[in-house]
Amino acid sequence: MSAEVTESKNYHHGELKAALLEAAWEVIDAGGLDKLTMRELSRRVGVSHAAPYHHFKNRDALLDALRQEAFAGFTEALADSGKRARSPDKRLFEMGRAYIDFARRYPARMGLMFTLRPCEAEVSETERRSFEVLVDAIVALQKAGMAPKGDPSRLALLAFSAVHGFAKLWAEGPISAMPPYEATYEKSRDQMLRTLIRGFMSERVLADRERSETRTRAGKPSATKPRGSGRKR
Amino acid sequence: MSAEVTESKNYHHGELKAALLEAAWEVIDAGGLDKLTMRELSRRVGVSHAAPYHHFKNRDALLDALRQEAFAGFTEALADSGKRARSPDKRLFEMGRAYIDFARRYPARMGLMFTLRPCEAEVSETERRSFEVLVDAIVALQKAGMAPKGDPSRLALLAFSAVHGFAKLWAEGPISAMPPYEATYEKSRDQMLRTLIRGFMSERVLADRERSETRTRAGKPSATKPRGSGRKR
DNA sequence: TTCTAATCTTTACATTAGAAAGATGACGAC
DNA sequence: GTCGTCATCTTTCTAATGTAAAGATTAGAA
Repeated sequence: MSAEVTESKNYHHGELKAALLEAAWEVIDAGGLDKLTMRELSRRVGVSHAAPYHHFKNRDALLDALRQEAFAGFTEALADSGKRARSPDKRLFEMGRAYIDFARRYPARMGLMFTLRPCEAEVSETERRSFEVLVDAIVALQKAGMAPKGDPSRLALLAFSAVHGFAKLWAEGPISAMPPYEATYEKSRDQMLRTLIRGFMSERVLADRERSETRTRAGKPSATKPRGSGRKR
Repeated sequence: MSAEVTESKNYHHGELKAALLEAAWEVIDAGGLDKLTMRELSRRVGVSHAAPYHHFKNRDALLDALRQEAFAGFTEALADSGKRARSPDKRLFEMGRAYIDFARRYPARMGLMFTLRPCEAEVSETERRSFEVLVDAIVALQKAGMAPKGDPSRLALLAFSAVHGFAKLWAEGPISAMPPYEATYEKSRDQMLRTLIRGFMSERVLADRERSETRTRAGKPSATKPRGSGRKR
């Protein structure tokens, strides 16, 4: 399908590595990781079944490369979505949407990204970034007075878990197969994100109230003071 | 390892199906789903490599059976954990812990349970139950006045997502490989669950406040004055 | 006891990952 | 130019897997 008719007779393909990666995405997004075999790729690209091994040591090495690409596109989608929002809460909302929609559109990529193979003990910087982007959004929410103060990673861990869990459940899990739920994907997604963010906002209110209750004698019910949470990071 | 020396010469194994399932769990829990092959099981049980096909139509059928067993044990663990708590919030907390710990102890089983194979379009009643148990816990929280009223599935969806996401991220995801996080598993787990439940409880407070604000326009001298949820500053 | 059907084995085939060694040709040194 | 050199690609081969087909064995019904 690649329309490489012109140079299909060349002994040297020239751009085999890129062609293999491209074909790999087609196979993965269509049929999942199980359908991804070295020989199938070789067939698609029109090359002998051993040729890929000159560009990837083995199948796991190919998966590693694909994982890097997937994470790059994923974090880019997250960052882009964050720019389309003006308020911190909207930004968090949009990022959550992007995360979940990405998982739904590319379920196999999610499995690739978030399932560590035995060989790859390392976690790349790109992967760390996708968590830090979320922490940044939480910090912005805190600065705007829409989330309780304190270590932002506490809130980020919940947000990350919730978004990731929803994404996984709907992308590959049984929920997507439960008829009553499948039809309400977008609604459920937005509702879940709203509940999450609303929880942050209301938790701040609760924290305020508790603080004012304990200190009410001091007679300073003014806006939230920085308190001792000055040292972050 | 099964110590079936006594009847190892028997042409008919007698309990091959059960033995296969038992061996399958050993393989899965030790090396993951990839290591689970029909022939490996046959070897372990001491039977020809085609024997399993008289009890399971193919590998997917075996995986289906294993998935049923896994879900049974999973929901049982969830239900048991809920009984060890007296207050509704503690109960939710304990259930979350059980969910996450199960995923950490048996990561491969989680993948088996929550990743639909193409063949299995159906969702068993057992799987539905594991979600309903959570909804029940949320309803109890509402009845105790510790969560906002309304459709419990709204809160349950967030709770389910958060717990599932955390479980997945730490069981098989990259987070478990990030050194700073790996060491703080239990702390992070409990913190996340507390943040989640605390969010429900404080959201109820916020709902109360909003209700009283809209009904009594006269102004309530409540302690919290800074309604900073508008534009920043 | 004999028959039948379930269970297990043997044999066979297609597909996969990967190793090993040979073929090809692009490109720089002469 | 021609002549190596070396990365790239092909051929060939081995071992493992899933699974189909047909034969062997035996438990239990008739």
